[in-house]
Amino acid sequence: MGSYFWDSNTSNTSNYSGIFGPNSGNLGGFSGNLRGGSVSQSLVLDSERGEIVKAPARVGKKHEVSEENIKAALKNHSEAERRRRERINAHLSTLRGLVPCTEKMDKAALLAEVISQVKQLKKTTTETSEGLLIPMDTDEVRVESHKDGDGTFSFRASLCCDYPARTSYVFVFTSREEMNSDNSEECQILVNSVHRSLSTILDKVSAAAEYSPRTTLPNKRRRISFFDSSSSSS
Amino acid sequence: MGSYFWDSNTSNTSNYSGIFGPNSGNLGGFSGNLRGGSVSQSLVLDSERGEIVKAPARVGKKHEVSEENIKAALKNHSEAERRRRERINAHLSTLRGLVPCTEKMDKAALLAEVISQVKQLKKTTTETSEGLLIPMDTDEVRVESHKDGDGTFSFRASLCCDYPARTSYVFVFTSREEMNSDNSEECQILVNSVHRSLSTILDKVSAAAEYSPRTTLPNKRRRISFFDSSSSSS
DNA sequence: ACGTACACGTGAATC
DNA sequence: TGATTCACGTGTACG
Repeated sequence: MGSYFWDSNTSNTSNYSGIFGPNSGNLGGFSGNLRGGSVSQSLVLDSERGEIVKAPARVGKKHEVSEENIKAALKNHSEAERRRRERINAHLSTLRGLVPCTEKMDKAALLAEVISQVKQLKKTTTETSEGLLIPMDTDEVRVESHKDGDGTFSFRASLCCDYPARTSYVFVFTSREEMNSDNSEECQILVNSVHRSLSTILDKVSAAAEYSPRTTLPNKRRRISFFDSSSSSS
Repeated sequence: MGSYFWDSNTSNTSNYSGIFGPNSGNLGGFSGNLRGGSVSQSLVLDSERGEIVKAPARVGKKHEVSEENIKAALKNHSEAERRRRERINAHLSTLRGLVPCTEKMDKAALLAEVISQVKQLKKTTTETSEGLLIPMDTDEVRVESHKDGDGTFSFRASLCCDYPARTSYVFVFTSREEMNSDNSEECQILVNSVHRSLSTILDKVSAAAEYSPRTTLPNKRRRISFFDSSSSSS
């Protein structure tokens, strides 16, 4: 069951003619030629004898060339179909190597496990570091700094994106000790650097989400506006 | 090509008997009964006449019951096979809905896209939000500040938790302008406040992950140690 | 006209 | 032993 390419005798069809017998004549599938329609009617199967005879349509001159063409086309057809199956099974085998604990599963169970894996992987990627969810009305990076009442100092860096699900991440940094009030320019420097860093991170996350599949969101508003939000400092 | 369940006439096989003709008699596949082996030898095909005749083995009393059994088994077999195909195709359709831009792909291309998606999803989950992946051996919050070579100042706040999958989140804040070098105590204040804030956030995330389902991790090492890591400043 | 993709029914194998 | 899975060759539709 395990090996999908049985003994790698898939190079040609010579062995299968041996399986069904070289003269079993099971081109019987061609008897499915119902109502004798548009099948170029060169060969038909006499349903009482099971033999392939010439079609009574044409008295024409291409008799055995038609039969050889039929057999060649049939051989090409079966070989192409075998290649198609091999392609699909190779991908299935790759998926078996990719998803754990699927080595002994059949095809359907393997695919079920694959879709389960994809769903869970997507969930864990979208809920990455499940940030505090505070809805806002615009995409923005905002960094504010202000003095608290007791003389301590605090930053509030908020990052709002519309993917996934319009999530806001808010970081609040509060100093435990009070600062002298005459270094507002250094505070502004820190505010600007934090704003720039968060914008860069948001840029990368958005670029990564660009290749993420649609969940339930429409196509609009996928990109995020950078550097156009206020980095106000009170 | 698009609809995989053609016209949802897959409830039974009555229509297909119509397709191949009700009396086309294409049980010819049974002629593949090579060497008359262990196939319960009730029916064989005369290879010269292409007719199904009784097996010469038993003179016994189960003649037409054997033939009906054969036909019933064959019908059950084909129906079971059809159900198997439907199951597989249903999973494939689910995967089509799960992976974007695969609506018009054939099976092989769809599977190739699925394995590509799984690979990328796994990569992005392990490298969570492409935060620089720095494996650590303990859960910790670490905040470091140091001067760069050009006189600018940068913070490096790293947050390592064991859920999910021992991920490290690293934030690097870099100031664009240089600072005078005599305010190291204010830098220390900022470092401490950032460390405290990240520890608080990690606490909340951990509490939220408490109710999140386990993926493949054992139960050990779910809580995170706070305030015991170094907040060093160079 | 020819290749490609899919569903189908079948024989063999496994449990 | 009956049920289930798989590879196979084939018919059919489409570009």
